[in-house]
Amino acid sequence: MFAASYTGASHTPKAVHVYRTNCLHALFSKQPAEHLMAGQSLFFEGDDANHVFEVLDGTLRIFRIISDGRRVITGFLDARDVIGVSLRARYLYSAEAITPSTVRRLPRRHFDAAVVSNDELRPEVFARVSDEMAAAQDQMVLLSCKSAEERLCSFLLKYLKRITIPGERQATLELPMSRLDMADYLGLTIETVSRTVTKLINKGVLSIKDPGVRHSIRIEKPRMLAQLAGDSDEHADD
Amino acid sequence: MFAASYTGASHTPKAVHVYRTNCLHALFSKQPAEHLMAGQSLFFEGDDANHVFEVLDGTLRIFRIISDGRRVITGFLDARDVIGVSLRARYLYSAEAITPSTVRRLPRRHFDAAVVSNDELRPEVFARVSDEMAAAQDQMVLLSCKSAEERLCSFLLKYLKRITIPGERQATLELPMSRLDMADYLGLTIETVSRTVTKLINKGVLSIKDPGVRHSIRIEKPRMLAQLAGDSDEHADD
DNA sequence: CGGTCAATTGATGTAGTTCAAGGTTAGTGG
DNA sequence: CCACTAACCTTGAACTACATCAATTGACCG
Repeated sequence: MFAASYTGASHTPKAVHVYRTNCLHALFSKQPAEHLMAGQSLFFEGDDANHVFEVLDGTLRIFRIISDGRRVITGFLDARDVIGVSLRARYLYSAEAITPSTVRRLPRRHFDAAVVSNDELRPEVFARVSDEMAAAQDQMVLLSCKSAEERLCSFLLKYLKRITIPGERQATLELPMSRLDMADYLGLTIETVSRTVTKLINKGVLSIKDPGVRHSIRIEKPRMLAQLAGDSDEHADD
Repeated sequence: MFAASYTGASHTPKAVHVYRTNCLHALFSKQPAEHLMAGQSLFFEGDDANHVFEVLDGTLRIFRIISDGRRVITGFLDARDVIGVSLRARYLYSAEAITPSTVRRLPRRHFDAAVVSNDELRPEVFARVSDEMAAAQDQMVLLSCKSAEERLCSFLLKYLKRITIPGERQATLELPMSRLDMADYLGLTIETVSRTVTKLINKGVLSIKDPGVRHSIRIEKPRMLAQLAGDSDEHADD
C-alpha cells in the first residue's frame, strides 16, 4: 500500500475492477464530475467538512500551513483515492490539484447515511481508514529517523510498487509533483531533494533520460533502491 | 486532544463519567482486568491482531523497531484509551507497559460484531479513529519541521492540557515515561531532550522541584510554553 | 530576445547527533 | 552501615547531515 496516498490508499487490485453496486466507488458514480486546473484548491484547512471526494483522475496534494508559513504535505492523492473518510467537523488540511484533475463530490451527510445503512460499504470504509492509519504510521517512522536518501528512496519505492509489473527489471516513474512538493512531503528542502536525486543517478540507481523532463524518472536498480530505502526487515530481531 | 495518546484519544470530558450501557467502555466492562508489570509487553508488531484492549490504569507505549535497531514510539496510552480500533489483520506496532498497568482484553471478532450491530457504538468508534488520525497528522507536522524546543514544548503542552484546571496559572506534570521514551517519540536523542529540558528550566518555563524526581515537572509559564510550541496559529494566512 | 519559474550546484552555517565522561538514585548484598 | 552495580540523566567536545544563502543553468513563453 502506498503511504504517499495517505488519505484513502486501499488499492486492492481485485476490488478495483469488480462492479459492485454497493462499493464506495458506486456511491460516487451518480455525482457529476468536477474538473480542477493545476494549482486549484478543492478545500481549505479549517473549512466545514461538508463533502467527501473521490478522485477520478489527476493528482492532488493535501497539506497544512504552519505558523512560520512553511507547508507540510501529508499526502498525495491519485485516481480512486477518496478524501475525507476519517474526517470530523472541519477539514484537517487543505487539498489542491497538482495536475489537472477530476473529482466527484458527495455531501458528507449522504456519505455518513450510506455508511450507516449499507453493510457492504462499511468494511470498505473501515479498510480505507485502516490503510490511512498504516500510511500515517509509515510516514511517522520515515520522518522520525530516516536520512534524506532513505526518505527519497522510500518515496520512489512506494510509487514504484503501484505501477510495477512483476516481471519488469526496471520501470519509469512519471512523478506528477515538483521537487518542492517532494521536499515538503519528505520533510527536506528542495536543495536536498535535488542533491539526493543526482547522488542516486551517480550511483546508477536512477536515470533521467531527457534532462528536460525531470518528472520522468527511470528506476535502473529497483533492488538497490529497496535496500537504500532501509525498511527491508521491519520486524528486525534485537 | 492529546496527540501523544495516539491510539484512542477521545477525551471528551462529558462522555467520561456518563454511564451508558452501549458505550465503548461498557463493552469492556465484563472482561477481567489484566495486570502488567512495568516493561511488560502486551503484544508485538506483526502479531495477529486478535484482541482490542482498553487501558484502565497506567501508561503504555506503542512503538516500532526499524531495521537499524532504532525504536520509534508512535504514541502513549493512558487510562480510558483503547488500543486497536483502527487495526487490520496484524498489529502495526508493539505495545509495552511503561508503568504497572491494568487493561481489559476483548476478542477482535466480538469487538467487530458489536460495532456492526450497535448503532450507538459506531459513532464513538468512528470518533476515536478520527482522533487518531488527527493526532497522527499533528505528529507528522511536528516531525516534519519543528525544532527540538518546539517538539518538547508541544509534547509538554499536550500533557498539560489534559490535566489542567482552567483557573490554575501553573501545574505539575507527572510524566510516567523516561527521557529515552520522550526522545524516541519526538524523533530526537536522549541528550537533546535532556539539554532542551535544562534550557527551558533556565528560561524559567519549567522547574523540577526535587532533582531526584525528574519525572515530575512543574510548568511555571504555561503561556510561554504555548508560544515556544509554535503551533499557535495553525491557520496562518499567507 | 528578455523574463519567469523550476531545478541544479556550490559555499557556508548550524542544530542536533555522536562519542565520552561524570553524577545521582535505587537496589543488593556483605 | 557501607560498598557495588545498574539505570537513568546530565554535561561537554567534536562532528555531520542537512539547511541556508547565493549563483547558475535550462526550459518555456509571450
